[in-house]
Amino acid sequence: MLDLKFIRAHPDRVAAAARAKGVPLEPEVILALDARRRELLVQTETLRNQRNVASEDIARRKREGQDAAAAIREMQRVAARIKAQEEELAGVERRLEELLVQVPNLPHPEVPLGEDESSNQVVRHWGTPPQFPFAPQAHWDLGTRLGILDFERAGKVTGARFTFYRGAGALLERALINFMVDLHVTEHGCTEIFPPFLANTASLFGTGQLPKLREEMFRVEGNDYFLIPTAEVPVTNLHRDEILRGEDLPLYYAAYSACFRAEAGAAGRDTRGLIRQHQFNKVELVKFVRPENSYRELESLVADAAAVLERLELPYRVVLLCTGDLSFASAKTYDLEVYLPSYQGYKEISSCSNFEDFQARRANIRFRPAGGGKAEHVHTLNGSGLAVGRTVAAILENHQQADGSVRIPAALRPYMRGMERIAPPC
RNA sequence: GGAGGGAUGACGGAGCGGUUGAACGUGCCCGACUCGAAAUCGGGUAGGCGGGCAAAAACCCGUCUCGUGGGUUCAAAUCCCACUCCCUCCGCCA
Repeated sequence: MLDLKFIRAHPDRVAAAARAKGVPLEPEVILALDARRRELLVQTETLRNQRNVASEDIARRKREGQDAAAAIREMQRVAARIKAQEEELAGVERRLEELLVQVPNLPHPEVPLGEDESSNQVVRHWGTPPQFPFAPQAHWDLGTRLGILDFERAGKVTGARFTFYRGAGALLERALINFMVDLHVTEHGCTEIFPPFLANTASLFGTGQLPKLREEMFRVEGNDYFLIPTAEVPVTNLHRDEILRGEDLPLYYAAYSACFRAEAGAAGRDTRGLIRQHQFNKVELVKFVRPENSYRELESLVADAAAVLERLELPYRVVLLCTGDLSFASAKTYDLEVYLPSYQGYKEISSCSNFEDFQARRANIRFRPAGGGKAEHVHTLNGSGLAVGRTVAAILENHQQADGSVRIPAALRPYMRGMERIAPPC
């Protein structure tokens, strides 16, 4: 959420930013409602003041044993007017709030202007895509032949876009989760969090999934719970409505969670394999930082996520998203894209964003500077470190061998009971 | 699921219709004492919104906020209703 005062002062910039993100927006409507609200507010407050002054007078008279009946009768009329004013004001505020929460965050000035991913900028590459002296298999074929992924039975038991992991496949998934969390905790200074996998509407509103992405989520019937689409939601909301101590910043968290996405509107995209599932595992990094450090923190967040790919010997590239590809809440986002032979190209495996104070304002997360002073909104960042299912796909495809086996990268072996390869059944 | 108790500022904790935006304590900040620190003493210390106000800050004024939402009343932290969350006991349960 943007500061209403900022919108008031720079409606043109807000409109331009929204346009760049592809969000239709009429700041004039917001400004008109805002003006009306202030007008009503002044009237209402004047009446309230009249009431408060009179109440004190009534209290004094009663204390002194004087008659207050006339004043009370007068105030009954004022009270009725206040009530009517307050109702009108509440209506205007409701409409204003409704529009305000739909205003997207402003892109950072360095973000390239563009409508879609074709305007994204490749920032750097790491590693080289493997050259196979044989016809490489896609991970869905490879995994099925190895007996470690079972898409068919998952379709029977649950439905499309679900998977059973089996044997070494299940172990690989679990090993990756532990490897990633350990790396972030022991080398990147994160505190490990294991969050709830359901969150309420206030939390989803705080991180910006609501109101816009309601259709993207699974809702639990009969209560106020949604399955989380990412651990970003519970972990960022950990500090909702809190004032943090300035000396405690920055806070770094690493959280494993399952993630659930309805993938409405993605019909026909990535229908095979692990790439686009309704349920997938992810290790998420979340940072709460001082505003002046947030862009430096974004760079180190990208480095932390990239470290996982490097240890797993997976070639990747870093992409700076253009305005049109930037999410609603983000000011600047780098995607990490891993090379996938089956796509003959790079596929997103991590998304690292700086939200500046956009989420902090929605979720009311502030800090008090050391030495006292006014509480300020923190800046929040998060990034995948990494999406686990896509990492499994990348390992299977990039480390596959001519005989149909898959080499386990050395860094992962301690988490796989020393296993060096996953071999096909005899 | 049944019975009861509770939710107040950064934190602990009073208040239970009318100078209570809120005693007291802790923490934090400023000052005094000290070579310096501790201890002690003095003072200060909520947030949102709006107006003065013109770009920001400071300041002044008003208003709202004592879990959330409604109600009663001239007036609500205080009374009533609903909801949420927490705690204790019983039952059930991984």
